[in-house]
Amino acid sequence: MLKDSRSQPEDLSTLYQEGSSAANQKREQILQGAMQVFLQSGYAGTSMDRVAAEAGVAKQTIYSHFQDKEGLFKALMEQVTLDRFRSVFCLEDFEGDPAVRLRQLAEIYLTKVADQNYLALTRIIIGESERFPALARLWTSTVIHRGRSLLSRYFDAHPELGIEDSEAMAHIFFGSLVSFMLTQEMLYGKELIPIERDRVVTTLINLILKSSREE
Amino acid sequence: MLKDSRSQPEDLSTLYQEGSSAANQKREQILQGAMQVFLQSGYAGTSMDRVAAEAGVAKQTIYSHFQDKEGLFKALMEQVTLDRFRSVFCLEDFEGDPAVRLRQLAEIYLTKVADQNYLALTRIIIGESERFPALARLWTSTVIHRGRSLLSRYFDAHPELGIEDSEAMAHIFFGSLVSFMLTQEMLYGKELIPIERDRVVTTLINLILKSSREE
DNA sequence: GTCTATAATTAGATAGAC
DNA sequence: GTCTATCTAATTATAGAC
Repeated sequence: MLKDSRSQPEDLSTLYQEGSSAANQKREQILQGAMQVFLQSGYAGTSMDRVAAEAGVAKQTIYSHFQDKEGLFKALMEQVTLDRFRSVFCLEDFEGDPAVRLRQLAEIYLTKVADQNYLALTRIIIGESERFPALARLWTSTVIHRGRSLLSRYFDAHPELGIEDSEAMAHIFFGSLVSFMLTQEMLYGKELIPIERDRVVTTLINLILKSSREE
Repeated sequence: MLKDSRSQPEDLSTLYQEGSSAANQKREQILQGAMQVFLQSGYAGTSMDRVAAEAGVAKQTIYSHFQDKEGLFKALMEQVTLDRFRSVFCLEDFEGDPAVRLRQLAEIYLTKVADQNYLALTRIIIGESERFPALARLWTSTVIHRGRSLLSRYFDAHPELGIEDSEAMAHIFFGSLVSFMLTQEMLYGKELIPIERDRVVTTLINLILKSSREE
């Protein structure tokens, strides 16, 4: 997935194995420790010594599984991103009355992303998007793109909503939710500009429903 | 503004002076160099050596103007944030026909934030929001809060739009624009999920106008 | 205040025993 | 593969001359 000639090409294979061998168990142990440190301190702010300590392995053990700090970071972030992607879109049965389902979708999303681990992942993807563009591209291609496509197809399946540009509308719907998470949860809006999420969700859904009744 | 007992309390005063004295000129020179490096490499990824080289001063000169790396970073980010705040909201004459003005506002905003310097600033505010919460709070209190208030008051001044919750609507309006910038410009959506900004802006404005005609 | 030179620490990465 | 011990370079910060 991520272009990195220096990393082992079989990086991804381990994602689909339950760390059965002893070597893979160490590998998972390293990734677990690396996640704690990288997500909390960022790429440059993380030292291999701290990763080794957090993972409970010797530093050299890390270097026998990953080429270098950059290789470890990329492998970790790729795994975490794909995990997140799979966990967010397990809701395949996206059907039913828009007034109910759209609100439900918004509630589920906003509840899910309020989690500190998710916030840390989002923070680092954005923060490192310049130095690690491949990670940002993976995030955009999976998490963002799939989310929008799902919603866009739902809009297309409900012509009674009278939506002319379903892709643009999906952009607006998710965009409003993303920026709510961003400002309220990540940038301390919750304490500085408090606003109940229900007001935003209700306004957003009414906007779509009322606009459809006008057709 | 930012609580930092170790920084010189007169930090902010220099923001309103044109570096007249020789000392202040050096100080501005340092901040200019620091901006290049910090915005490009992040806090942990920046070394004082590189800042000194970029600013064209000796490293010790930096330490005679700022207490340490953290103090320099905070002073720089505070200045840049407040500068950005002032430059974005010079549009005090926000009046006129909604169909025209709202589109104009969106166009101006999206054009402005596509700039690489603005993107870098946004990236670092988000990326460092955990380690430097005071910076994120300053950003939220100024840039985000003022932008929303301005739009919210505009909505209130136009009851013909039939907006019940103007604050929530301002959240949605700006949120859609912010997330457009975020995904398209910063997270490589432009090349991965291309969508013309006009489609989003038009859909957003039609949403508001059509919903009002339904009243 | 500003510079050159340097201290003290920590970083990423490796050698070699087992 | 995994560990302990170590190398080399880079880092933050400071001393001391001018």
